[in-house]
Amino acid sequence: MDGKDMAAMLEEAGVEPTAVRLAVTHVLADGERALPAGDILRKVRETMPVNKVTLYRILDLFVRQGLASRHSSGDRAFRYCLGPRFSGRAHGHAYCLRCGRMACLPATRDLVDVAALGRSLDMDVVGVEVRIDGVCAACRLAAEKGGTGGAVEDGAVVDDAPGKN
Amino acid sequence: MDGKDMAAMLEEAGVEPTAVRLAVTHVLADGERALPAGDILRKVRETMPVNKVTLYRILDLFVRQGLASRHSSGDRAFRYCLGPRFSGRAHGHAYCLRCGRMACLPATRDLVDVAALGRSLDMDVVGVEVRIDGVCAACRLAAEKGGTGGAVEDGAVVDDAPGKN
DNA sequence: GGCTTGATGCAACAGAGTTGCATCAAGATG
DNA sequence: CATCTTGATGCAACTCTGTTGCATCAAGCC
Repeated sequence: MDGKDMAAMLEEAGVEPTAVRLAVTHVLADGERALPAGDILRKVRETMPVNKVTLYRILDLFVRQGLASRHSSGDRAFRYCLGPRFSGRAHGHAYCLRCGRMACLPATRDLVDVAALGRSLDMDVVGVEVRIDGVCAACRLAAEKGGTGGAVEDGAVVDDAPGKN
Repeated sequence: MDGKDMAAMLEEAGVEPTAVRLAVTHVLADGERALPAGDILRKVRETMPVNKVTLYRILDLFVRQGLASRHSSGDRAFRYCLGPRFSGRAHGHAYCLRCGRMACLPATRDLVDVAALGRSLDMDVVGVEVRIDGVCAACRLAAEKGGTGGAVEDGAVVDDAPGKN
């Protein structure tokens, strides 16, 4: 999907395709991982200055409009990835307890019988969150080679003012 | 399960059965819901004064020892319920987006094919988190009767010092 | 020009959970 | 008994993620 498609996609979702929003969309579309706001912020800032509040507002907007989906992990930060409007179907995630990376899995439907759930619960089901917790291959290898820290490599805290945003 | 059983259970798990820990266990065993630390704190304090740090430490300990399990929800607070050591099997949860209540469901095994997951992912699977998000029956009824707030009734912020803890 | 509207920035705040250090009680040891 | 250690708890201050309120700024409209 190129930039033009993305802009069209945003407009179709009723979202004005500003520069920052397009940059966020690019970051989200970049990998098959769900990213925490901090990572997204850092990546967008490689392109342009952005304020963290702006990012949070964009992410909220995207989630509301179905452009992104928000997922909880074992730690305290939500992860965001492209939502139903792009990916077509809801999907689960694999969360690595060591490095915190969260990979997107095939559609949830393969894992959970949502229809049966809706029937069995006295509840209006809006969504299903499926997360596999464990240790990813990279972290397992790192641990076997004697390291103790897992395969983390990102780091750096999400704070304000990377210059003047 | 009475108090004596609980004390024995804690000791068996290698946890000294202090008064506070027993109180926490009672609260967790009380319903078939997963509770946020704030609710647990409030309930324990109906019995005895406790500091929130103590509670968090007890919850961490319980999770490490398999006495409790920790689950993420749509909001930012983790929920805790009795863990594998008590309930025997991992289970999913139904989370109400309006009132924030999180009901425990039957065992996860009924919903997700964990074995297949372990095979298909290049990952050491430690656990599976399944959460159904939606609107519970109580909140649906409350909304139909014209209310807008859902069926919340708890409230009050989790802060320190309810007197001298 | 003057007005509104939506996107963004900035500062200050809020909630959940953590860390470091003090304290206190129960045993173990001399 | 005096002392020492150990584990559980309390308190204050902190971290991190995310929010809120208000200012600003550009684009479009009258």
